[in-house]
Amino acid sequence: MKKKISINDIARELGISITTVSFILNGRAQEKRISENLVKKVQDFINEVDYKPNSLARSLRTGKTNIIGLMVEDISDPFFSTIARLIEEKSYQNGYKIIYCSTENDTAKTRELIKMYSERHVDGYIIVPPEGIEEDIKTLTASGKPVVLLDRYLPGIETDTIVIDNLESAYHATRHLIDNGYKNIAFVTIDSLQLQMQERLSGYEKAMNEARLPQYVKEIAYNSAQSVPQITAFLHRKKNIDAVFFATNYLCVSGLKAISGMGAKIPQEIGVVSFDDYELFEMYSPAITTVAQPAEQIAEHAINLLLTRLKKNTAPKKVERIVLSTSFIVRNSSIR
Amino acid sequence: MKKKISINDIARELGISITTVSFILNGRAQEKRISENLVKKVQDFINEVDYKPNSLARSLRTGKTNIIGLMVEDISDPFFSTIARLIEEKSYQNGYKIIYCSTENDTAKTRELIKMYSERHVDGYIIVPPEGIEEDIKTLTASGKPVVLLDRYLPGIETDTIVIDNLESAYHATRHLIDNGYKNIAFVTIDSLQLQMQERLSGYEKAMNEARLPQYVKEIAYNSAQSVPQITAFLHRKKNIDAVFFATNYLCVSGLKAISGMGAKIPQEIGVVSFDDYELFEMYSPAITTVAQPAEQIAEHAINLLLTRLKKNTAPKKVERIVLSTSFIVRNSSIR
DNA sequence: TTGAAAGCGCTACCAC
DNA sequence: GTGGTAGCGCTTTCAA
Repeated sequence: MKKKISINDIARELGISITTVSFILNGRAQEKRISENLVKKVQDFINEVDYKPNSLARSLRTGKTNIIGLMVEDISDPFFSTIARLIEEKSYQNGYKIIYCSTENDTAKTRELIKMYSERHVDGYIIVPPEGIEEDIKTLTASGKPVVLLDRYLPGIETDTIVIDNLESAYHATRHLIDNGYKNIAFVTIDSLQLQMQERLSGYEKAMNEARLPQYVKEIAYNSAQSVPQITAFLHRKKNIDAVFFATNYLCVSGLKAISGMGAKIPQEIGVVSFDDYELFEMYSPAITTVAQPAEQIAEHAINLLLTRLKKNTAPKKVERIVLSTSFIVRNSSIR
Repeated sequence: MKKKISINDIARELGISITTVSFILNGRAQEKRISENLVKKVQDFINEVDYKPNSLARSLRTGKTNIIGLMVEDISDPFFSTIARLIEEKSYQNGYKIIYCSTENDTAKTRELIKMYSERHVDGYIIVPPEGIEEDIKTLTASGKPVVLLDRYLPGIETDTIVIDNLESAYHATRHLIDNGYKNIAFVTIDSLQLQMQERLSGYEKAMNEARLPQYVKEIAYNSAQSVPQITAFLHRKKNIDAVFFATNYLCVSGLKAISGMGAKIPQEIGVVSFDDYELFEMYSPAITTVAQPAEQIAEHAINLLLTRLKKNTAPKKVERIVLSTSFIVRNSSIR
């Protein structure tokens, strides 16, 4: 149980004041015109004893923790974990640490987590917001902490947001199925009022309307253990469906289980396209056509936006809303 | 930018001393025989203004943060993310928060992360240790912080450890292939001195020796972008191989890509078994036989052990070494 | 029963 | 150029 060394010990040991040590520690030696000699002596000593300033004390004093709180829907989802990884890397380079967690799209849990982050005094937030969290986000921004929202646009919230072009992407994917000769195309989504899901639906509807094709929309409860049987039942009921467009990757995974359980052949008997790419989709037989989100760009924009706000704590001038495009990856599940 | 309320404000507002408030806050009202009246008054006020003690100040004073640092190999790996989820849940119930990160099996990165956690004053650690981290772990335990090691046994380190029975599990999996008529069974592993990998190899060797079958061991560099071509080349070179046992799930994923690229049929031309279960393996065609680790049990033991150490900071009496069994999930990839 | 005050380690203002 | 010191918000000892 070795005792931690403090700035006091250093000052005493070297026979100087803690003020001087503090200045040197914070790179203000030049500014304060401390002699090179002294600076070197202090630095050497610090290296020698491997002194690390106590971050708690520093944060208590400065009111800054250099920690960014990142909240995604599910950290084990490859899409979100990629984003987390990229954000983390960039943050480190700028002297910020990341602490992250999964909201599981649960409003109450998210509220808890925001409270916890706020108690831990994180300097800024990057959040993939679940439904119904608007007020909490407002409280946060009102308290002066910068917040960047990802993946979902929250109407009425004045804060930086990064989303993808959901309507256009869904329209494109649906068109692709239509162009490949599918006529009875279903859209399987979650029972959510989230705007991005609404937009994906609109994209589907737009394409189907334009082609004057019948629409089949099935909503599955989020996080339902019953999603496989629900999708199976749906496909059984609507026997004429010849293609399915899944609004999220986990819905598609359930859908593939359902389709496989029914013994239907992809893509001959049923075409499949999914939102969000995934290693599984690449390796599945047949490989699944997907709408891939630009994870790198999303992460890049998110952290840049937040760091900008963090640096200059000026008034948050103009709120940014960035809309990114997706890429459409055609594989075998949608071509016949 | 609303101002944070402090214990001072409360004391002043209520015309009492901060000591009293502090006692009530920490549930020591009874012990200190503070009148019920006063307690109620303070509590009501606290609720009313939604006061939260400043955790930084508290930690600075007490030297405890109520944070546990969790370091796994890769948080986006389903095995590790399951464990993380379970540990997190249990910690919360006991008043501890988790911060987690991925080591990517990189010793230098892990060292950095340990340093960072230590600077953040986490109270305890749960670590999946990469190779070469022994000294850092020793420093950690020497500093009096409890450490629980997962997944890998580190020789010479006196701290609680939770592992699975790698040798027995690998032996069992290899036997299964032999029993199903495979004769030229390869073992594909990573070029690591990690004990658990050595044990998996030993299990394979033991089974092959017993059956007097030839051994084919291929080591792939960890994190190699070249793993698919390497496995392809290996299988091309040893044309008589009729089954492969992969030592980790990501090696198996690369292996499946290689096998599929070669146009070999599983399980007729080549049998496949993998360590670590994975949704992809369940959905692959054919479904892949796997050795599944008991994630729940691992998480349960880890957090229990750590919490025990954390509660009673008595001398760490006897070090615990827990060895858990795996379950073997037979699917179509290994039966012909 | 309650309160005063020291001190956790650090930063930053002000003085010399 | 360098040092003294107040104070961030809290816990805890000791005194009343």
